[in-house]
Amino acid sequence: MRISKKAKKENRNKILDISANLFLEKGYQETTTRNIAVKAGMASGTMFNYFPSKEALAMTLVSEALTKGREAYVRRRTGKEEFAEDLFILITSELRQLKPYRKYIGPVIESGMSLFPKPTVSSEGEKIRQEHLEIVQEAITRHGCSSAPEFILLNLYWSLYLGIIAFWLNDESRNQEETLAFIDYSLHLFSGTIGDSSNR
Amino acid sequence: MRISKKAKKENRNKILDISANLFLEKGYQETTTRNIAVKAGMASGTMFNYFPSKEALAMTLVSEALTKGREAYVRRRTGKEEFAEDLFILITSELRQLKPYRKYIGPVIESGMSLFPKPTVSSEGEKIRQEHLEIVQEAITRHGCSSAPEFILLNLYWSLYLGIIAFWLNDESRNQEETLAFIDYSLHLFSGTIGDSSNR
DNA sequence: GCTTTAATGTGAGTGCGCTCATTTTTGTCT
DNA sequence: AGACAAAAATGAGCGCACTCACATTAAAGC
Repeated sequence: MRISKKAKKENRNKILDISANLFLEKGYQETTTRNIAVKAGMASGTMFNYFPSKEALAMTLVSEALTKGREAYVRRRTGKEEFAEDLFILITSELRQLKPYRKYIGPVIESGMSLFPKPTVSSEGEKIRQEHLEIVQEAITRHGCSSAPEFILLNLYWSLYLGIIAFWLNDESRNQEETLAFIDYSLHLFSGTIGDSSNR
Repeated sequence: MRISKKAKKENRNKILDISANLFLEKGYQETTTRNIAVKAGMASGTMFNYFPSKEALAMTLVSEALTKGREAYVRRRTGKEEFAEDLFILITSELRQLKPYRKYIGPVIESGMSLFPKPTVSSEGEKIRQEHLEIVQEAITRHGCSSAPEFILLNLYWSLYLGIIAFWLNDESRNQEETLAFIDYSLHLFSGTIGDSSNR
């Protein structure tokens, strides 16, 4: 039966759900893969049939949230924004979706979306990076031409982007309002490197 | 005897030396703390009397190199540079000192100097951050006034700084020459936020 | 020298993420 | 239903960084 086959694969969602709850309760580091297994009623090795590592499991949560954020961005944008405004919508849309995980997700993002690529290829993180940068690249070509090789530009952007996420994670102001200023500032700075006529 | 006491403490340097060699040979992750202990002729727990963790041990190497780099910077600068040029000298001086460790140091810097601060306080990394940012802060106040709160500015800078280091680590061009362009680009971007009259 | 006290070294033990040979379950074909 | 192969679950075991109760050594007081 095909139905049962797919029903089985929703074990995967169960694992994701339970993990998200445990991470939120106890934190990422403090939650062991055995904790997850026990709460899910499975053997300690089973979750590794679904996810190659604890980090990949957590990155799946991040990835799904970011994807939802990007979808919201596509719905929300009018296509007439200036450069910085466009990316501002993208990033805030992503952060809104990430919010439920904000408490514990720092170490996951740090190693999963890192500036410092590992030999241990975290393919989920690479996917996230590519999908996000693709949008940025589009935005760059849509507005004016760049003053530097795209390669350099995107590296620079990724630094700023991770900096924004890090800022947001630590931002204890109400609803992380200070982050908005930080995003705005970062993006206007960045848009200064693009040949866009209207920045600020 | 006080002498012997100090002689003992130079066990510490022995550990650092041996570690640096092993890391270079086999990589950071692949070198186990037991490897280090064996090669140093000590018990497996002894190095933890000198360093709180394997990461802290490696961060000590980084920290010493960066300090040497900053010293070289102080010697090298004339005090008449414009803003971006000044920081350019600082960063290249640091990277020159870091070069011997370039092969394996990525994961250490990633977690030790991370944008994403841990509850597990990596005090060595915090020290590095503060010492570096102090110089940057000085440079900012020396040249023109900032257009944003210093807090935001320094966060932004740290993102760019880590981005530069990450770029450098992956730069396979001869003598990492491309990194120079990247630094230049990053810093001119950043100096756009400062009220400096002459940028580029 | 001899004893005392503090500093340092020791290595079996712990819990972690993860592996993998084996067992159990599932879906298909007669 | 029963036989069979493919898929999934299992949990003992591994190597890791790190801990800690104890052994060893060194410095100081007598």
